[in-house]
Amino acid sequence: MNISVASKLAGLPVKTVRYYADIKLVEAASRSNVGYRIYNDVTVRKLTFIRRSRAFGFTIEECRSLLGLYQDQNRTSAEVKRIASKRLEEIEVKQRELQALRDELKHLVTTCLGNHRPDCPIIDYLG
Amino acid sequence: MNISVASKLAGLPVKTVRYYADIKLVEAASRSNVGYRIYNDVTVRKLTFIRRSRAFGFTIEECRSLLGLYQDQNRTSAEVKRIASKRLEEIEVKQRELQALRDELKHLVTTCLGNHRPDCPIIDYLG
DNA sequence: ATAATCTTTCCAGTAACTGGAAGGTCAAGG
DNA sequence: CCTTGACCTTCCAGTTACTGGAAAGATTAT
Repeated sequence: MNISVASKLAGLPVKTVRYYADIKLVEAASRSNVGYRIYNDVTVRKLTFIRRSRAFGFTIEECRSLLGLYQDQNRTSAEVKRIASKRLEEIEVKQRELQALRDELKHLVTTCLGNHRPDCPIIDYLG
Repeated sequence: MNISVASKLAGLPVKTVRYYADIKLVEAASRSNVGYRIYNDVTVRKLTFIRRSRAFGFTIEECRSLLGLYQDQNRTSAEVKRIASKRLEEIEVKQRELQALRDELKHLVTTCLGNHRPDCPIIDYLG
């Protein structure tokens, strides 16, 4: 199957699939005699795996590691858990940051009258 | 005052202050006769304003608009509130996304035994 | 045959910096 | 007066993960 079919099956843009091939994350199974990338169900599964991993916010390099583990029969779940826990911690840190930010901004926005006059607690806070 | 003093007062790296000058966000008050950027308290206040705005996650272009309003005696608080509300909404969207992500990942990480065996619910989920 | 829709590679741009190189300037110490 | 070290300048490149577009070849449908 050529790249457009594979990209639809994996749920990724063609450009992205080509990009993943360029960075040697998921390479095409082979090339046709005129140079078209040819994918099969194995490579499509890898692409899908990457799409789902990316949706969790894993970086490309983390995806590379996870894909390696995915294909490694000798992997340990401890190694997978380590990577996922790291990501979980990052998410939780980001959540705390966002919560503090939201509370502060929400307060300012609520306090701002939003009228035609220049007086503004948001500007006062920033300046 | 030269760039290193100004950057310390504003709480920004020298590189960043120079970058802000390059993109015409906050330009130096003047240049010395040999070409050194010279800042004064007005420009330092602008830099500080930008630092605080960036800390709220406003983009550079939003910061540019906010700075314009900051300096505009004829601004309306409605315009400021509009920009801040937009950012607030973005933050809340991101929070909801992160919450869903965290719950799912947390569940997987909790379920994963994290031992020496290859069986892993995280990999199963992604693959 | 021809038009539309593929495919390829390569180059450039995004956001907001950050690092580093090459070279000029300045203040202090010997 | 000279040197040393800490400044300053500009310019170029790299970061992340793509995305858009151009030029050119291949395939498919009519």
